[in-house]
Amino acid sequence: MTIGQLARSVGVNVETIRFYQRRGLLPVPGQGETGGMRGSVRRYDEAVFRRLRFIKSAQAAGFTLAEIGELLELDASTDRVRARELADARIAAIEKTIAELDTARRALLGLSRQCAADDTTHCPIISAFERV
Amino acid sequence: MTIGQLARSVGVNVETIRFYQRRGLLPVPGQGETGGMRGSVRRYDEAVFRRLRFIKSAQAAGFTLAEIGELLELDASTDRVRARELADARIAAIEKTIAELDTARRALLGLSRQCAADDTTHCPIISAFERV
DNA sequence: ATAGGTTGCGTACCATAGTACGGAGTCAAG
DNA sequence: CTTGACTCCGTACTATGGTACGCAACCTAT
Repeated sequence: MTIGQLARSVGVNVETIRFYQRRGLLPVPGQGETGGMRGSVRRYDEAVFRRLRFIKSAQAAGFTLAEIGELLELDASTDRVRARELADARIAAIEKTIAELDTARRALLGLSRQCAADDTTHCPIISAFERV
Repeated sequence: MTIGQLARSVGVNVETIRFYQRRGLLPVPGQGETGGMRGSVRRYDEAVFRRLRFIKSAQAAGFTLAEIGELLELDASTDRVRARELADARIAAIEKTIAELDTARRALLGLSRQCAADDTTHCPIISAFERV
């Protein structure tokens, strides 16, 4: 398929694919080996499609492009330890973020309820941040 | 206090204060009214200190600087409805983010466990993203 | 009075993850 | 065989939230 078809099939922008190519996350067909091109238009196969979906799902799990780059470099058969390290680090980071967000959520919820319940006093939301 | 003392007291960089001033989030002492300066060095009072802490705590609750700017513009006595709207929108956004993160966390946790438990197969972490 | 540590100010730069644009070339259909 | 859509490529720009840098002026302690 062409770059446009690949982009549509995964639901990303053509420019995003080119961006990933520049970042070294996706191969550029016809660089080095022969084939991968028809005339001067590059053709993308299943492998690139899967790699692009890999990137998108890893990204959905919160990995940065740099981390995804490292995951992609890993040899699936030998670098399991490192893959697990990356996954575990990600899990820890996610848990930390969730805890922080939950604290903020509780605080805001309390303020919003207070604000709704009693409009005789100074707005608790505005004053809360002022005196924390 | 001077800008450096203010920065240290809140735990931010001097440059960050200047950045907030440029963004209109913090006042620049001695702009317009008289006073607020000693010689040509600007002096910061309690009000600025509290405003800066407001920014930092609202930020910790996930508000963007643009939203914080709006909160700061609100008149505490009359704009309670808008303040509550902002807070409620933030709560909803936080809940959505938490749900997404939790999904990712569960998925990664399962993969990591699988990877640790069985090293005879292809690394589940690497292959997971490949076939999602 | 002079050295060293701020300030003030403007401008430039950083990371992250893309998006947009312009021009030339190419491909498929009518 | 021309038209219109798509591709290639490089460069530039976007948003977000800051950091860094350099120079002049200033302020404080010795």
